[in-house]
Amino acid sequence: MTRTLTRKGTATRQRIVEGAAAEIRERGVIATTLDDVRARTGTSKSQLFHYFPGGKEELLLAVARHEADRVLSDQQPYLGELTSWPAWLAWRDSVVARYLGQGRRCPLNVLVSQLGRNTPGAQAVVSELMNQWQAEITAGVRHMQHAGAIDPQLDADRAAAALLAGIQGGVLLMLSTGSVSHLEAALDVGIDNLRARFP
Amino acid sequence: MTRTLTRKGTATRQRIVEGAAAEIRERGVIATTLDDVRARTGTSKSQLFHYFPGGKEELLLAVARHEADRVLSDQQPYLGELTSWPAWLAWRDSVVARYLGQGRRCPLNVLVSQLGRNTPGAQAVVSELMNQWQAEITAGVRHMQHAGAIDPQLDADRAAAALLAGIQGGVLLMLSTGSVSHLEAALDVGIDNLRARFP
DNA sequence: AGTAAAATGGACCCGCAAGTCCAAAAAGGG
DNA sequence: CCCTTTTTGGACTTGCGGGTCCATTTTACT
Repeated sequence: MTRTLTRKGTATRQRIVEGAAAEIRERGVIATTLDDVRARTGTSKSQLFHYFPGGKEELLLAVARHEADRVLSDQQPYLGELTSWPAWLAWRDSVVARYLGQGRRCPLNVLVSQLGRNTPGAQAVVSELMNQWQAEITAGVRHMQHAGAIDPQLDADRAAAALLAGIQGGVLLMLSTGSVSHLEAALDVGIDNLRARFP
Repeated sequence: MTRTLTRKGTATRQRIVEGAAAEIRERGVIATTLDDVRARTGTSKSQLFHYFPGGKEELLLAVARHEADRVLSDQQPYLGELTSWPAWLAWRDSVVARYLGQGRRCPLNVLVSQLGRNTPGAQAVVSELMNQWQAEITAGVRHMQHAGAIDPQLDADRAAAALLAGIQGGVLLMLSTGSVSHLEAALDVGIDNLRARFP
């Protein structure tokens, strides 16, 4: 299990994942073949299977993990500091900006629906991401509750779940419509309603 | 363009679409081949291409349309009659029940991400569906406003957009987590907040 | 330096599934 | 009842892309 990778090896592996991620962003999962990845990253077929013995499946999973990491890190430091209403708005803007910049491609969504949601690996990646995401929002809500800015009666976790769902749906709708208006509506209405809930 | 179909022809075409839809629900888009459809529907290869000259792409699009139709009709009559709070809750329940019953497969989501969101056909199907869906929710909000149950100041369309986003996200999360809790949270929080917004 | 392990190149295989083709059987229409 | 159009059957082609293999080079370690 502990396959040893040399420095060069890890670099190559990294290059493959990043190249595959880029390729997938540009052309979609379905259109991306191992040969495309090979060409782009200047590697050979045997290298792909050397670093990803599970073949395409394993590579896609690695790319999914890579993309999932970016989702949260792109929202920092705002997501980790939801301690005032201006901070919430700054976070809101960073989310909108992120997806606006990303355009019509949500690599993660496509990757996961390609891998099949049933595969335990893909599921784990998404669940992990969503759990962390929701936990950070919940922490923000709790903080505001302690600060007396939100009704302490409110179920923070449920509110966070609803907000997260709104964000996800907003992104999904953006993928089809090309507009971030639903995402903005979900964030704005969600945050507005939190603000309205003070004692 | 106006290829004439006899009665038998339209029946066969219909059978193909429905068989393909069923196959896709059971096994997913990627795993479904034209040969599977052919076998299931008791047709021949030439028939598939006779009725769908554009090949698989055209067939998938027809299936997507078919599924999109069901999404809204499954919510009726509730969605069309959001005229009282009990009616809203009945609708909420019907949505949850629909997706709970559907399980981890969202044929439409997968179909669309398979077809590629860029293809104008797929995009049109989804946009059309979402527009109608949102319009019906908006109508419900407006009705409640006229009835004095919701603050007339509220932007009905924006509220509907946010609620729709929450639903979409809830469904998306269900596909990964297997649980409808996010969908329920989105609906409950969304509706609660509408109720809280009275004069 | 020498050896074992890891990294690389690239030719090759192979199965699958989309799509083609032609010929035969039903439908329709006057 | 005949001629045209539609419908059907199913064999065949084809290309693509994932995966295998082995020979060669490079790296790491003592």
